Amino acid sequence: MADSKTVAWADVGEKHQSLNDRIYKALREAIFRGDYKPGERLTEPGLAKLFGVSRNPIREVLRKLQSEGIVEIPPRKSARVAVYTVEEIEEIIELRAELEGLSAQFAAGRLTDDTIENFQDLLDAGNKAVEENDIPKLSEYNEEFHSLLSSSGKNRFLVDYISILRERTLWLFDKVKGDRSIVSWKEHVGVLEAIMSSDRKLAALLNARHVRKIGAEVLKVIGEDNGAG
Amino acid sequence: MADSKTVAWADVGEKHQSLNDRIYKALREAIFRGDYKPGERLTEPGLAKLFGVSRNPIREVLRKLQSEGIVEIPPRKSARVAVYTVEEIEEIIELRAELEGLSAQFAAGRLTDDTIENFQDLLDAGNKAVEENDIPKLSEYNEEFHSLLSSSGKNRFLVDYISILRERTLWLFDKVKGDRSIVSWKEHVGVLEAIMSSDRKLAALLNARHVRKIGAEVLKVIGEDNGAG
DNA sequence: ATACTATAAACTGTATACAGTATACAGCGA
DNA sequence: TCGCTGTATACTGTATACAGTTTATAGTAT
Repeated sequence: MADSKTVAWADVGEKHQSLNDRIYKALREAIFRGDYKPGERLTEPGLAKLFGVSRNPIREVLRKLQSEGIVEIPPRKSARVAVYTVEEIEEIIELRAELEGLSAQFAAGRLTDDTIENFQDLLDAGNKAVEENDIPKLSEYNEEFHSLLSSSGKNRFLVDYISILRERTLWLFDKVKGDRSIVSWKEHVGVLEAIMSSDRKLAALLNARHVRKIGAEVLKVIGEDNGAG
Repeated sequence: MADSKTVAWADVGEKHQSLNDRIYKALREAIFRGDYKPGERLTEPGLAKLFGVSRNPIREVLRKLQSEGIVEIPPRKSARVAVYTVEEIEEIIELRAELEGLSAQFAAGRLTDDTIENFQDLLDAGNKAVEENDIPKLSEYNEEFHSLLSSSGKNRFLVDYISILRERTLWLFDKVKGDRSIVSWKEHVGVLEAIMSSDRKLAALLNARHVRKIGAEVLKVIGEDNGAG
């Protein structure tokens, strides 16, 4: 029992979040939520005052966000929320599609009993949600599909990079996600079936195509936005 | 003339390197050179004294290196040169192979006159170096192959990530690079020919296989190192 | 010798300070 | 009205300071 306590408390220190961590999460969230628009200035004193801390933690957070492509920091100038051109968005989508395809390919080639069980559970739950037309739940399962798939590929560098690319485009993909939950789920089912029958190439193709499809819709919406504005 | 002057000087400011930049490059070089071994502590005051600056620029450099996977920074503890397990190295190599393959595939599908000319020049120069048995020059061309190929894929996110993965494994791949310059070049020629005949799939396969081959040799050397140590 | 403890030294996280650089704005001339 | 210039303000890059935590050292008990 003393032991279990020790274990339970062992990572209190590890898990302690520095100001840095908390500000990082809060600011990232705020940007994704749209509180700060692309191109908007993010000054260190401004954020420091907002969060009630000194400039140092803010600086580090901004640099971290820079390394993830979420903000841009020109030399000696204020950080800005990253601005993407349509071409860049196309490139991200193209790459995401290939990487997610790769991820499915890896997953199909590395099935373990655990993974299969997880996939099967997800399949059942998702299908049930479709029957019940429970869209919020389905959205959740759609999210889970991506993270489960990604981790089933058993390549942590691929996982890391996909998650960075996904975050970079979260605000974009959110634009169409809600509308196509059911369509997305059906595509996910196809990918899962390919994976579970160990068909690596098919899994790769289907998953890549799935991302490309959403991407195309995103680009369409962006085009309309620009046309309308 | 006044105009050309203006243009020439326009980016003096842009190019001015902060302490940050210079320390970043110097430290990264030092780590790659092996001045700091994997697992070695990198304390802020120590580096600050070494470079003759305060801790702030050092901190930022260390965080940047962390984001590239070159150092690890546990909370409230000193930064250390990143330590990779064999499994992680295998995963990096696996991913690099796929991404370099993807890069070749993109390049083969996006040939422009400029690109073709660059590739042809590189081919001629490299082949000449082989004839003359000029190994140093050939090594140079081998390097150029990778960067030229990467940029010909016309996806800057792929370029960025490949370059990060390459840097992460530079110290490893250097172990075998010298010995196989000529073999590497021959493999590069195969890839280039596939690209220039727009054979996307072949280009992808050959380039991925090329990286995997080097990777296998790297892993062999590592295995021997561990066995001998 | 080896493990444990107390203490000292070193280090990180955060705050504050200041010089030099960029930005915003008011006043001026066309 | 528009563009320029000068000046004030705000901001970044870097240095220094200090509290609290980690690491190294020396001493003690076994």
